[in-house]
Amino acid sequence: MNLKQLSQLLELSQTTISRALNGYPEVSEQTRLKVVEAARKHGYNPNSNARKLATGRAGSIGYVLPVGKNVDLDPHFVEFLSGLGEHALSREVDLSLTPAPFERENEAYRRIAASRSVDGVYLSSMRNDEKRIGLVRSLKIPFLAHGRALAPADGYACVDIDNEGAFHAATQLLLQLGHRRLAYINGDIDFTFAVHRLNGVKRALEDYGLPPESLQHHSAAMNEENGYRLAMTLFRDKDAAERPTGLLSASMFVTLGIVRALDQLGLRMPDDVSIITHDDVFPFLKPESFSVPLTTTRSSIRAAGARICERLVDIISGVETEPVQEIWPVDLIVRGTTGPAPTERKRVRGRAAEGVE
Amino acid sequence: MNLKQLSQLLELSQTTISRALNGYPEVSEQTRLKVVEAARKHGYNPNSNARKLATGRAGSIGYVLPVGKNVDLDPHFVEFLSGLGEHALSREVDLSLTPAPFERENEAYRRIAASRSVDGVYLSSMRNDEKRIGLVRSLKIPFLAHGRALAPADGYACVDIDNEGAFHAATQLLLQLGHRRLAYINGDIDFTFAVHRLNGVKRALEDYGLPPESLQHHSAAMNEENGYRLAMTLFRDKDAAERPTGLLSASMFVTLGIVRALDQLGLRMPDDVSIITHDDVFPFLKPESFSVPLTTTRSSIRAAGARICERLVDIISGVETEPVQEIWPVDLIVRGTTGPAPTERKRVRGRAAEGVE
DNA sequence: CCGCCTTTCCAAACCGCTTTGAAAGAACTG
DNA sequence: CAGTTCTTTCAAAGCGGTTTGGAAAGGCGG
Repeated sequence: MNLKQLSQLLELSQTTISRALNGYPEVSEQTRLKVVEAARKHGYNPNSNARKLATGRAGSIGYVLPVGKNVDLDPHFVEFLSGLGEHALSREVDLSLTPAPFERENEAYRRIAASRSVDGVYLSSMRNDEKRIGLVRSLKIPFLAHGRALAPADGYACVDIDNEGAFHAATQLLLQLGHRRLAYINGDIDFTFAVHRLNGVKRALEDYGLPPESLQHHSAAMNEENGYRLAMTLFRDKDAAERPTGLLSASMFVTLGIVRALDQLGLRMPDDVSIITHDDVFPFLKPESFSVPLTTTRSSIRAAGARICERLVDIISGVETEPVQEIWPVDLIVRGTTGPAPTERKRVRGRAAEGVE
Repeated sequence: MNLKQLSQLLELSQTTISRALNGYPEVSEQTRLKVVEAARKHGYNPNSNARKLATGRAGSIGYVLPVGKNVDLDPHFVEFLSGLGEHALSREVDLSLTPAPFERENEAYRRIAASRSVDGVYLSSMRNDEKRIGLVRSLKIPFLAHGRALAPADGYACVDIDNEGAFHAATQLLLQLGHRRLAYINGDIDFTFAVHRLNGVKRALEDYGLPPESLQHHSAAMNEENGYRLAMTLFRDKDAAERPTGLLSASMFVTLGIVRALDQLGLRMPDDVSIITHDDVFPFLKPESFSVPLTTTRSSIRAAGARICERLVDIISGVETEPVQEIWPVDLIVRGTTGPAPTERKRVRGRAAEGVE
């Protein structure tokens, strides 16, 4: 059933039907009712491709999905997607995923732009050497970034969390609790969020007048394995006087590994080590779901997804004109994995005190 | 740059250009080269909406994404998607996600069908009261199911793993190791995979002539919390003679919770409890990433995603005509969490032997 | 040189919708 | 009652491709 058939059936022009269904005012309430009723009854739905062609609007937002043998979509993405989808629903837009290997990303964006298959795109997992912003801008695709590039915000729209602030606060807490030897198991430092977080940690150390050596920093993909491996290198065969007492973790998956390592080494939280983890709020793995409930910096990645969809739709429809940089504050939630640093006495017993202080 | 402009530029008709670019034979190799070159140079890409309208093909496969306040996309989905995307790339198809609340799913499929926005859909998370198969079939949308409905396969195409066989083998292993009191923390029993798995477990018990009471069965969404909670009800305040010694787990997330509970209760794997977990192969959480490496039934959900994309494309293009039901075998991989059942002596010490045997 | 067959290209129809510009009729104005 | 304005409807022109049914040009045998 298409428009033409329906129009013949009702003995009305296609114009009138189209207008009646799309809520234009130039049609009497009486005919509108008749049309709507008939459309429902005969199961008429406009062909989306024809409509897209005619209006120039695609009614969907796009994302270039990085794929490849060694690119893993991580669980963060699905949470994000979940939020995005939730909002997309209310605005009646679809999501279009264009798979592309990382090295041919540009090509994918070009194709998207040229083929006009989506109205706008969102960019995520911003990298330090981010080139996508310039690209999509030159392609004139409306876009919204999840996260920020490193360079000072030169007027593109984004939603990000205050990664620096979050890790500054977390580090500050550890320092206030007396910890002086810290470690941070960070995510892949190629991504800006990891850089921002590291900056926050460093700034807190500076605030306290501590030298850079008081921090051991490791950067790797955020998963259990790396958490375990790096925690092992940090704590194994180290005595109490030299190993870190305060530990920051970039993700709960990393912390799963950290906890396993600490268990194995017989180290306890928070007596031997205090830990603060960033929590993106997964429904399937919660900070309370650990042997000791995790102290976390918390920010729902799902909420970010919903918000990004909302704003992207606004940007596309022209409601949002000025590119705003929206930075969300992050909560610091103290649970069980943080406590006062082990006392000096304990430490001295292990080896002559040589810690920085 | 559109077709018309390009045709004027080259002083050729739109027909010729279109044919040259789409590889039709009725155009000389010489002109084809000229056209292709010019198209590349001027960055011409056919407008995808116009092409879709003209050909009737959408060039994308669809999925109705369940969303809503209490519907969580789980990490299984993203792994699946990752595999799908990987293959979609090689076939140059996009993925279109249509968000819809569970209770209005039907409407979403109808809209997809009427608007012809995708060439086919895949269905996943098959439920016991599955009505989508009938629906999409009546809507004449080509489809492929990930998983099976309960009813005997009445000729629809699907890819599934041998859930029953997997859990039959797992249960059998536990029984061979001498375990006689078993428990299974299953996924939501509304889904067919959970039913199939339970069937496998029961069949193994029957093979051994054990009564149904030898199995404690719990069903809940597969996450850490439920794993912890249900393990607690299974093991807390139970003495060695009554608690289960063999445990089956539906997912590694559940097992995270189980392990936490066991740790807390001072029970050890495999000395006090043997565990077999189903592993969907997540890159971010591996069976080796547990204090004791998990014995698992393994099947890559990502590989299933790739295969489903492959077959769905074939179905759409008419290469695959007969609906085949493709059932993958599942590996049983023995690692550290399985061992002989605790000896009778130990158990008797706790309480008068009343176990079924 | 002519008719016939290929090869190569084209004009025009078509996909199914939106939107413009105009027209018919009703309602109002003076 | 003629003139003006509003309301309601329509025919036709897009949107940007693909595809059909020829037609012109070139090659060939007779």
